[in-house]
Amino acid sequence: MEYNHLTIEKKWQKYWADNSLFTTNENPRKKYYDLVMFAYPSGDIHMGHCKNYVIGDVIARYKRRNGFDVLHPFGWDAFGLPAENRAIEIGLHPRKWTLENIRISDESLKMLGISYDWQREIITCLPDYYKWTQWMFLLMYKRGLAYKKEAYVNWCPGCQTVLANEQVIDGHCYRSNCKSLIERRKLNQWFFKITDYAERLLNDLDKLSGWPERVKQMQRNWIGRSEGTNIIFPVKNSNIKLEVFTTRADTIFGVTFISIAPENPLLEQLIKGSKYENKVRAYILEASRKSIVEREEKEKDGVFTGIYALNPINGSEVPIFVADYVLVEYGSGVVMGVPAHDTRDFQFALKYRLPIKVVIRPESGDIDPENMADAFVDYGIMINSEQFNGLTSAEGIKAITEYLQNKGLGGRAVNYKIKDWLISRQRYWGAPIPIIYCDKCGIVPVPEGSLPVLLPEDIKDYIPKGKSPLGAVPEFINTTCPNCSGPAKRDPDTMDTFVCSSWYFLRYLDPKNDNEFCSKANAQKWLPIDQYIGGIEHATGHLIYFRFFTKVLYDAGYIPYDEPATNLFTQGMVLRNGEVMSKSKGNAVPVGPFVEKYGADVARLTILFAAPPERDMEWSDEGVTGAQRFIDRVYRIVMENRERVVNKPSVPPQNDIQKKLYVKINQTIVRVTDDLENFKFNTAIAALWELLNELYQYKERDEFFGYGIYAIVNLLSPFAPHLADELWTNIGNKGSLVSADWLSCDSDYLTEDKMVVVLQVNGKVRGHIEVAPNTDEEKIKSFALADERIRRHTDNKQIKKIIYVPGKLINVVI
RNA sequence: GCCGAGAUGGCGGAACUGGGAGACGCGGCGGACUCAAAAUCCGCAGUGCUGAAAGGCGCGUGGGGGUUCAACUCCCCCUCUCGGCACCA
Repeated sequence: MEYNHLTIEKKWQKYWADNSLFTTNENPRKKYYDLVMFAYPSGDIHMGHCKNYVIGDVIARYKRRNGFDVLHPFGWDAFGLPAENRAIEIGLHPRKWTLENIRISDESLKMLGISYDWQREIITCLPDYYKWTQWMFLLMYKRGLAYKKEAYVNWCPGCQTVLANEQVIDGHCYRSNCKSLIERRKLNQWFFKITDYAERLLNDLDKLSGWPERVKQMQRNWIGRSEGTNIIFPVKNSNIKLEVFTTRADTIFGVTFISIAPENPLLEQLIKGSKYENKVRAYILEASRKSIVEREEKEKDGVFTGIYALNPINGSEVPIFVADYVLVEYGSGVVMGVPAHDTRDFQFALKYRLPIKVVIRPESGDIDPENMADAFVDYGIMINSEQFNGLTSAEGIKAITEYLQNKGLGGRAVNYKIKDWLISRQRYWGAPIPIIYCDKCGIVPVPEGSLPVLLPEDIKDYIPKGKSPLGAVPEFINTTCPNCSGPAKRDPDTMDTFVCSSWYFLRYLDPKNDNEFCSKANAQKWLPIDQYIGGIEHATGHLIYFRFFTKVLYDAGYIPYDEPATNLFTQGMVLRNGEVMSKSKGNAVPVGPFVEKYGADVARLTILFAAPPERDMEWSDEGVTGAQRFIDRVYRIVMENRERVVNKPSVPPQNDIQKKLYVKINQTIVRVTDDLENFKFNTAIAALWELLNELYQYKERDEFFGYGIYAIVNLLSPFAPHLADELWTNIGNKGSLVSADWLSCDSDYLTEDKMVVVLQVNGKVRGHIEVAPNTDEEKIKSFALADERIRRHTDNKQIKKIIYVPGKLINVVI
């Protein structure tokens, strides 16, 4: 009896669609929002993409069967560089290319039998979606969270656009087929003020008990909160004051120089007319030409400004340097140099022969200032620090900070590594920034009623040249001021696609709403996301951004929760031949041909069984063989015995053989259920496989056998839904398992009547005995001591004690 | 440098809260069916020694120490792999 996946899978996909089984209940009683990260339409989808969707689908199908009203939507993150670059390569409009890919990919997902509510599909590059992306921008603007500033930004020469900090990895472009060395450019760009939310984004991580610790830790690192002290160093013979941030106020007596970032705006007035003005300007220019990576890799250097600052604690004069290892965007862009207690300052001091003054000694021992090989950076005891001598570092930090604060020369400060989110992109394929520049009125937001600002489709040249292509489209760029009706120009940039993806989960709740991004009623109904599933690579990008958006929308009163997702699951990647599956590497297994050859259920089982879902998995042909064999075996045994299936045994087991099978069935129900609750799909399938093997061994064709068949079919539906439904009707049921109640176990039969007790001597297994479940301890001990296998090791030895673990084992210690 | 995760047969992986290591699968070997092969079904299998066999004894979860009657699991040290952060003052 052959399982014909082609006709059977198509048949059930049609049945599910015709009967709207995945259509979301508009008025959920017991809601469950199951969300997989939406996708980039990057060409034909392959098995590497599918793991995410298969995991999400298992959950959706399992939850439906447990009485939940499941919202399980899908959509496309359709704007952005990859689509645009591909389109340029093959000379097709990005819109055409994108929509065509979406069409093909939708087909692939449908072939896999993923149970999406397709009526809620969203596509971010369509005006009815990006209208609301633009609305989000305006909301940020209204709330003072979108601002434009001239700043040093990351410029990707490959993509010919600026990038957000989150999109720079080790100084290179984050896009895997770009990876260009990032340059620094000073440009006037739009930012979202995510730093205003740094504290909440950090603190609220503690609320997210359903998120992996790893992701939370990565976000903590990324936000990078650092507590310390701000200290004001007045400049000698000037009224300029330099503020520095330090976490080591206890080392203030060891300051022997000050360094300023070359980009620091204070420099201009500081050096004007100074002795070394020209040298300093040359250094600044040189620094500006270097990439971030170059600046990091070279030896630390700088140039003396000829100016001195005064240490506020003791008035000592210290030289001011310009040095490009100081980051303008962190702290105040000025640091105090303490060579004795900071590795970088130490190197710098050696190079420029600056004094090294030891002010902290180890708790035990001393430091010889003459023979220091490197800085002493640990906490210790303050020395050479006047009235503060003898304090520990921790005490000293507190004392110095208080001292400075009382004198108005500084105070406590907190700094974050996270930077404001640069969202302008000099590219065509994105949502236009809804801002108008008027000579008279300045920056004017597009009125909400005029949204969307349509992205012109008819554009001759969208190839990036470092300037926004939209700037060269007169019909787009020229407009009138909404305020004064005078001539004005639109912002030529588009938004980072991560803006589009920061709020998409809300649009699914109300995808056709023309008046709001989502009605308050629907937000109330469905939020928060009960289970979010996606790749770990989004830990410090999307997963921070969408939390940020959620908080802003919450603050503005649009949604009732300030965290978007209760539970997060990060799935591992699919590898093939040791490398991430991808079309460009040539190791991709495309969905369409695979499903035609083997079937969707084989694909699903292969993915689910190979490894725990959170771990990377190697796609192997052997895994496919196993999945295929499993399906054939199930199909065969069910079809051959379909007349004998019962949905419940009519009598209790009559003998040990029946009881053994019945217990196994009940145990399997429990195991599969527990495993589904805990994302352990590989062991859930293993449990089903064990039961299947047991049924193959079972010789009688009684009710218990029939019930075993029933159980396998029933429990299989989240994993292999087509096969399960096909067999479900073949064993005499109507319709589909999609919304049938999940199978529950008979808890009276979860264990057998006898228990096996392991016999150990000194912790080594020497045998087992079978006893009745309620045998008391003394009896078991006497059985054990009488056992030949034990006696062999205990004869002529002294027994020290006997340990009995109830129902488990007995250990004789000699 | 800091933070995090991990290392188990030939391979993917299992093992509750410290209690029989290696479930389940793949591959392998043997058998049945077949003229034969494939498919299927049944069986074997961590490894060394020993035994005709049943079995017995030892060794075994990256390495070394420790706690314990008992350690893949807990503690200390080390090696390696992967991931994140990193000139952050």
